[in-house]
Amino acid sequence: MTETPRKRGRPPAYDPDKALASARDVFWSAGYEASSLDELSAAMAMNRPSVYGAFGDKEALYLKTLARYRDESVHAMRATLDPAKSLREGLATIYRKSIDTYLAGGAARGCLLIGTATTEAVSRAAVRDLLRGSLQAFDAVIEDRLKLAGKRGELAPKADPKALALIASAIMHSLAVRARAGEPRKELEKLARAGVALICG
Amino acid sequence: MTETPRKRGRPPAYDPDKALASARDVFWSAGYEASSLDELSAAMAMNRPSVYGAFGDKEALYLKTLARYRDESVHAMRATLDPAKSLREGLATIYRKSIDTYLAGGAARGCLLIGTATTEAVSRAAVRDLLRGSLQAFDAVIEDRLKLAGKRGELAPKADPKALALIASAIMHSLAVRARAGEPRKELEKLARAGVALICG
DNA sequence: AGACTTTTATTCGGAACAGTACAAAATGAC
DNA sequence: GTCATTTTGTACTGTTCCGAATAAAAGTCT
Repeated sequence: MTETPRKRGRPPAYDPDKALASARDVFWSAGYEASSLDELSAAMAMNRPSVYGAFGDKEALYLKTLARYRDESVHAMRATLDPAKSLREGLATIYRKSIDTYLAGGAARGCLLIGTATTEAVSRAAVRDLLRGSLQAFDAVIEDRLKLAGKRGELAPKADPKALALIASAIMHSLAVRARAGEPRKELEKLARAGVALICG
Repeated sequence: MTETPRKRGRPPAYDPDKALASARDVFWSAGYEASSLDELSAAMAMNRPSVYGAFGDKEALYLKTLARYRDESVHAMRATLDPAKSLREGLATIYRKSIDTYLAGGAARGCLLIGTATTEAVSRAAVRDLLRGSLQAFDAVIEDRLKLAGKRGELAPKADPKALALIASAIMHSLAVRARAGEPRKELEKLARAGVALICG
């Protein structure tokens, strides 16, 4: 690897990755508007000026947390939909993992993007574009796997993989909304089962 | 009707229904946190103290707009799913009307509940309960119609009406999220068509 | 050792915010 | 006409907010 070039001035006292993860958690619970920079900087173990220096203003910080969340989620989803496993197993696992994430911790937070970025999407074009792009990225991962399933005969002969991919995504969106609305795990699992059954025939 | 009892003091200068509708529009675009009482009272054509007197504090006002939106939406949905029309027609009309509402005006606002209340649901129990109750109310309307469809033979023989109702609701949720994310009408219509086709066989 | 560079920590300023107090205005009751 | 009652409109209070300005601290480079 490249040996450490060891920068010039005083070394940062914070871990950028951990700081971003902490900021993400604050946004995830409270949403964008209700998250103050005081709360954020406290959670990130950074002073306010350091936050500005490292991530920019509040909206830039929010966008960075959203982008990282999107990247990690897309990556995890693609890995879970591994073509080596059956579509039924992959889809069921995706839904199970999502429910676990959406209900993690004390308060059910749902999905960071659907649960918080949706509100800001109307007034903030940058958030709207990132949100739309993220939804499309998730759609693409699912559609790829369903097209493969179509070729392999994992779907009903008359089924349209692209249409089924939209349904599969819709179920994810509904899980995210319902989790944040406080629906119990049992209800979410019912929806997930109904989705897997319908899509995998 | 009851003749006007004409109350004692100075008559109010505002129309409570119109004021609530105006408040709803402000919340719908900006969300709860970003809507200031200055903006709200200006849109409602009321002074701030009058708003407090008539509707209580900001959260009470928000809850009132949500409750009215829920009631109107549930009523409209039930009327559209008229058993005199076919399930296919009713469902397609629901989705079409929803898309129209979600894209109305210049900026695509999606659904008031899913687009704004979802964010507040984690930190505000009253909002969370109202949101969950609203989702269940929508579910119930759809489930009633699908159960009827099952008895009438409008569904595939092996189909589970309750499971299909969850899918039909999920498609509504996805439409709401995608509209607010800025997806074009064509994409939303694709999802709606896929849903109707899948549910009505 | 001393100059330079970058981050940290404290502090400040100006704006916006939610909610309230109080007097003026507009009505009904008598 | 006068009093009681309710709403209106203005002004105020204390807090919170975002962002920046400033100086001390902790390193590297020459």
